[in-house]
Amino acid sequence: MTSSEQEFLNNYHPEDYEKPSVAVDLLVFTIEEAALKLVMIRREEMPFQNKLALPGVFVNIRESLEEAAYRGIEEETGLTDIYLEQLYTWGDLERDPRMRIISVSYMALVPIHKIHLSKGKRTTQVSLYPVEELLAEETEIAFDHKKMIACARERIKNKTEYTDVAFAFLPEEFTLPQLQRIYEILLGKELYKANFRKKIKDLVEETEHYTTGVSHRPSQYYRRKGNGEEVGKNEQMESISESGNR
Amino acid sequence: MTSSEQEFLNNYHPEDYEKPSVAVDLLVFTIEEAALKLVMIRREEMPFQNKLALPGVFVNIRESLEEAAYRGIEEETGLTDIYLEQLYTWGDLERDPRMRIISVSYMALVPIHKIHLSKGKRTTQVSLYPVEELLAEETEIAFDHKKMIACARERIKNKTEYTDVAFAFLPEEFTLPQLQRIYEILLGKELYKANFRKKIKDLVEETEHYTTGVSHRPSQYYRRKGNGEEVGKNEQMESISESGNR
DNA sequence: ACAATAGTGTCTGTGAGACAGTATCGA
DNA sequence: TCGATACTGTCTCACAGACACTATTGT
Repeated sequence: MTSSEQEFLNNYHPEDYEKPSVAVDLLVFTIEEAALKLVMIRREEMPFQNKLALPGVFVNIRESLEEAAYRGIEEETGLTDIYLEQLYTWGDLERDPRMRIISVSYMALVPIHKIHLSKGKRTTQVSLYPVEELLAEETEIAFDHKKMIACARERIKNKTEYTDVAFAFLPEEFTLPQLQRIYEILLGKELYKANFRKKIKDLVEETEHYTTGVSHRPSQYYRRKGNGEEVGKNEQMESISESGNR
Repeated sequence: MTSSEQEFLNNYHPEDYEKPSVAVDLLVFTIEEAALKLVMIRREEMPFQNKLALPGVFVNIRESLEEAAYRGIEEETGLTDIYLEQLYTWGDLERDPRMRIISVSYMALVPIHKIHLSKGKRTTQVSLYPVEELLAEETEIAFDHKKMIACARERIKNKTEYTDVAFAFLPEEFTLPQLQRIYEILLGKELYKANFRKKIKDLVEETEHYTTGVSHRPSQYYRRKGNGEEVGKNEQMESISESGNR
């Protein structure tokens, strides 16, 4: 802050100035039926009435951005304890026709078995939609949320290549074919079994369990190898360095 | 936004609620004397009096975040037309002891020959400091700005590995030893000449010029090969996907 | 036996890393 | 000629990609 801002601040009374509102918009991703899906709500009011939009909440003066994001996700979906990551902050003037809102987008990655949309406190229509559909040319999405979705989709793809994010979509124990399917969906391309296994072999460890009742060779269950930190807890500013489109 | 937020919004009058203030904090990087340096100001007021801080401005209700960032950078340093990228948004409650401020950090990468700190409109003490020093354990920095610096430093390192950001620190024409030096400073390690050249050969094209007056073999000047878009213009949400710590 | 999926062995090409060698200037 | 830096050729090793092969279940 410059010294003139400093002076400004010393005589500063919030009431005197018009401030933008600050919100968080939430991108809760999961994988269901071999598709990457997103929690969306159907808007009931103008503007963008009946259009799909991302869930979001305003940031309370007494909560951090991350707290607001967790609160919003719990209110909409009942989820707690999940992988959460800040993505980008959207501040264009015309993002919302009613008023100036600056919105910080957060992305959550959740295994489908943890999602019970009915558990949210809200009565709004909340459901899962395939990201592919949401991004389609002809699909209309409220506000600048389509851009947010495109942005998050890209980010997931990139992070899949150099981190463990894929595990966030699976339960504790999983088979390698399951894991590979997750990677394929996130990357949008098929992988070779043998090569895939070589690549991730250090990230997982065997269990004693096998799939049963399948009419072919059963598959062994694995779990993540305890390489220190878990996927599922936010790490500060993690989005940053990293990240970047290639 | 949920329908209940929708209702909320319909009865919403800004005066009724306390909103956080929104600012942008600016990380203007350059390379000088074989060191990565940052434009910092010396605070003249409490809190953090006499401590170093990042330059920053409040976001006006009628300007976008990016516009605010460009405005701030021009006011402090006189720079215009530069590489700019959003990094992260900091929203903890206690970031500023005086009031709730949410701050969006932006990073600019500038060749040293373009920087003339005197050209800023502000009278504040503005100068360049080596990032190494700023990040040192014993250096005190105002607010949470040290975290911002650490974060940006990491991001630059990562982006250097898979993008062209290094070019942002150089003039139009440059020699390959110069370019290599930039990479070495950004990555924090020495590189092998031959390997480096193999890696970047597709990114550059020769010019006719050579260095002169050096008491050893002269070095040929190169320029960036016109691979479409330039480094120096912001690309939307570029920070996101990619990015990420490894 | 066969369909179906799980899981493994191995060849090949590419590219990073390491190092040794040659080139061209001023003094 | 020498010191200094620019620039190039090439070996090695690790790893991604591609493909062929073996293994184990239910019917």
